[in-house]
Amino acid sequence: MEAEHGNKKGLWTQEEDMILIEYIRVHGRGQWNRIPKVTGLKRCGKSCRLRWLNYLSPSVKHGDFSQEEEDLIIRLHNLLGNRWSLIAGRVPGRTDNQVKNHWNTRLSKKFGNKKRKREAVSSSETHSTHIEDHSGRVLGESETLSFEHFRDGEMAENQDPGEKSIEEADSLHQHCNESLLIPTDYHLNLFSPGLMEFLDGYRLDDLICQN
DNA sequence: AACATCCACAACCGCAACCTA
DNA sequence: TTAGGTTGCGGTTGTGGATGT
Repeated sequence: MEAEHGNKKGLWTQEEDMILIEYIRVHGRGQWNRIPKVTGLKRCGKSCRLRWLNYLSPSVKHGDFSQEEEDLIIRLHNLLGNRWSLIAGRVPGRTDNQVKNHWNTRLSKKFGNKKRKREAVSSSETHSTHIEDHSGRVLGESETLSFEHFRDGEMAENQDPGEKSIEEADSLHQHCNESLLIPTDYHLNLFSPGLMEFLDGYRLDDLICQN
């Protein structure tokens, strides 16, 4: 299997892995496009980066997912949707690719029968006030607007992310609890990308609250 | 034993954001 | 300001092993 520019594709061999590991040991991460030039590897920089981040990096945990990890992923997916990098960032040692694969092959069969593509989240950009919950109840305007101030731009312009008020933290905390206790799709519609960034500023313990 | 099908995972692709000269 | 290069993300596809017939 060979790409148009002479780059090899498909599974990596042990020899290729060793070359990549040695390169990173000497030069460190980054400058991925230099790797094929410097080492002679017949792989594009992008492929090298992926191979390192998803498999070769010592920080990557291999093997089966534990029950704790699965629970965490399920909760985070209820909260964040298909934001795999954000989810993986909260699961020590696991990469976004691992989390995504695990969800798609195993967990989605148990918990995620509905498709949660990017549109599902981006559709929240429209400030619809007619969002139904899982029982078909239409939420009132006050309910859907409770997180308006977290939306893109507004928070970033007016507030240092490091200076989140206690009221906001409490409100967020309560909302996250509700989302995790009632894992339904409509909660996803309340999370804008701006809120995702906002959430990223919190410790995991602040977001994930056991029942 | 041979073939077909399924499943899990690794890797690729396209796109967008970010960086820098 | 902008164009080109780099990096990161999420969806999708390909591969190989496991399992079923």
